[in-house]
Amino acid sequence: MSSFQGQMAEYPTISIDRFDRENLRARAYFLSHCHKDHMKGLRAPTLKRRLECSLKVQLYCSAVTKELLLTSPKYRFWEKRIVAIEIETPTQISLIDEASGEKEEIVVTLLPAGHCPGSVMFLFQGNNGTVLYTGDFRLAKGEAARMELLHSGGRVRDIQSVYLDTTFCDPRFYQIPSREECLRGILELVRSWITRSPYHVVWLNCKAAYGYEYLFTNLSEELGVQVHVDKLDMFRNMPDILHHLTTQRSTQIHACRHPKAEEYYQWNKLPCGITSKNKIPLHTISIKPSTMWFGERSRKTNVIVRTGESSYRACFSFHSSYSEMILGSSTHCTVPSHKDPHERLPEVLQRVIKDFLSYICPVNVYPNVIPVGTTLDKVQETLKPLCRSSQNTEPKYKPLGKLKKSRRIHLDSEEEDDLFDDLLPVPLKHKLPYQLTLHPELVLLTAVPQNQPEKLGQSTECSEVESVQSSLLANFIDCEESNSESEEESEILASLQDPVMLPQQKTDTDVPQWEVFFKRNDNVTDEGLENFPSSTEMGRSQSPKLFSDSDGESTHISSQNSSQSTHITEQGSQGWDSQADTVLLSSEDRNGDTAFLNQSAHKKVKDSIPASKMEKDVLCLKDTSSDVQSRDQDISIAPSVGKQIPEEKRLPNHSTYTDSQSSSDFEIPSTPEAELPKQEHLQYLYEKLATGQHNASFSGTTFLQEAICTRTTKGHFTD
DNA sequence: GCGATCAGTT
DNA sequence: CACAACTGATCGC
Repeated sequence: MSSFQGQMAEYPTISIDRFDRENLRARAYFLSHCHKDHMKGLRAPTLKRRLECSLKVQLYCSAVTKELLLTSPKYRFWEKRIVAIEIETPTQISLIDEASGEKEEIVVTLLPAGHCPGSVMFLFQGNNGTVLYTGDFRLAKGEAARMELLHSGGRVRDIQSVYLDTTFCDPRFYQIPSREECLRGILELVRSWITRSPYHVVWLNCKAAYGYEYLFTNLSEELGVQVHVDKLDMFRNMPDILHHLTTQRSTQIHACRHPKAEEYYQWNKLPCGITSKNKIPLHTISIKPSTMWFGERSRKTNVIVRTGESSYRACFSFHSSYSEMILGSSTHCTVPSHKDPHERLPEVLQRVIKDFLSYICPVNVYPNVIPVGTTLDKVQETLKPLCRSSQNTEPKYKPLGKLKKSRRIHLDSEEEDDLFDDLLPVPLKHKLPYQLTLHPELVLLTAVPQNQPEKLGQSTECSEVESVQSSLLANFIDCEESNSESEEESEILASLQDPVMLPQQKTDTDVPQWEVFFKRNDNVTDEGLENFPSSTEMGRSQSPKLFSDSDGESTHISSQNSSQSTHITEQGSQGWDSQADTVLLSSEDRNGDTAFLNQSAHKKVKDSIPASKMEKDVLCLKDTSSDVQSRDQDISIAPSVGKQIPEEKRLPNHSTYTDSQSSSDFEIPSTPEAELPKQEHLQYLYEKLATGQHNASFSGTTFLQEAICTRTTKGHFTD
């Protein structure tokens, strides 16, 4: 549980993810995502009262979070006070003390956190330096390092402090299978079951929390079967999620809940109450998504475990694992749970931590979670030597590492490699990503202690399963760790005693796995999934369409290609374009003494964006001396409250960039007032936020963020 | 009655 | 391990 109390040392007048106690005096609020433990006090009468007495106080979050929040009547009173901020778009906010009139400017940038729909991390820039609040996050390896807005001038930003979600920041949680691996495991298990007959159904025993949506949408997309849920109105404006959900109980995949669900299940009853269809009893299995991790030594790579006659646990995590945190990010620090990590951590990890912190070189690190058995002081004491204070000098120049594949920055390639490869305790690259030939049967399991009551009417199916499984188990490929790719590729899981089944497919490449995960037509998906024999062994057709009930809703799900996007109804949209108008660029470092930090603030325009379009959409404002003097500010925008900030492009000495654009001045309109999210907008946002993906190929705002202005400009206040 | 807190459960 | 919620008991306003 997060111990973060809501305020950051550098900017104590704003509150993040906490809304009680001291936070009641905040000038502005920020919500990283819609999970209850980050919303403490948000609906309390005290805060509501304060809101009523204030003219300025607002809550800033992503558009998706706003939408989800406002779906609940309990938070409706926030309606006029929530400002949705575009992700990856530096936005200036004026923090005004209503009593004294005192004002402070701050620039905030939302970065996708990959934790649940709408989840973001906050990067703040202002007079007291740049700080990063991660909230809860789940980023794939290399994701954060690829976030351009965390960098400036080709290197990581000068970050004063990092407020970090350290949930799984412990070597014991060294490995958590990737999202793709987990999804694939669940998918095949579900597929193997529901294709047996229309009466075979699956219950996904999920917690009541946002974060499972990508699982639902992918299952639905792949299997052509909508997922039954209790409520879906919160997604009313996110069609790409909505279309994969249903409130009709006749579907074969259920994620409905009930306080007595476990008890129901013992009696072959689903949480929604049904036990049969057309008078024919259902055959049910339950799958409980839960965090399973794999220590450095034990590399059990399967992601599905059978826990009972018809019960399974599937690996699923909302949070980043230790290795993801260290390896995947250039901005996350780690807090080992051991007293002295230098003593207890494997040598390689020490190096990882050290390199990591050296790379970021923040002045401070504040773990939001303090592992038991230690204290904040102790942890910080341990980390301190790795932070800036003890480093000799200024941050050393470091290349960005591997950027999005679509845009390569020409830097010393060797350095790039060093940056990450050296950090890998175990080579994780290319572990036979496509060689695995998965079969639905593989999804099966191992014998499990029969201590679970057998469910009525299921004995037959169960034995079928087991027999199938044993015959196919030999096909498992265990992607165990190995220091050599080739070794790994040939490993076969041969032991029946392993309680796991699905091979954990290694997909740890340095490239974002967006396509692999979300596109239906990509190679991996096709090769891995389409080959499923299925029918023969099962003696049944596995057509996804087997389910064509009368309600006509179950079958054809629009194959909205890439995924999680959230289409929205047309109406009410000022649309994407208007939003796109609000972007800015990099600013010049006006601060002499910090000049070294920003010598090369520089953005590129996306190749795909025609210059004409860019010019049309991106405008720079005039600069009129801003009070903001952050050391390495780059960009900014004005939200409803804000104004734009100047940005200046500097073309540094690094002529390493190949495609720097021209430096013309633009005028940037202010950011539109907060309104209900628009369809296109949410689609775009959801796609990024739900998955942590941040380099989607949408042309939306991305290119704007990269536009460059050559001279500083200044925004107009809108309030 | 509602909210906050805590312990226990899942 | 710890997640994110929920339930129920207790206490205070």
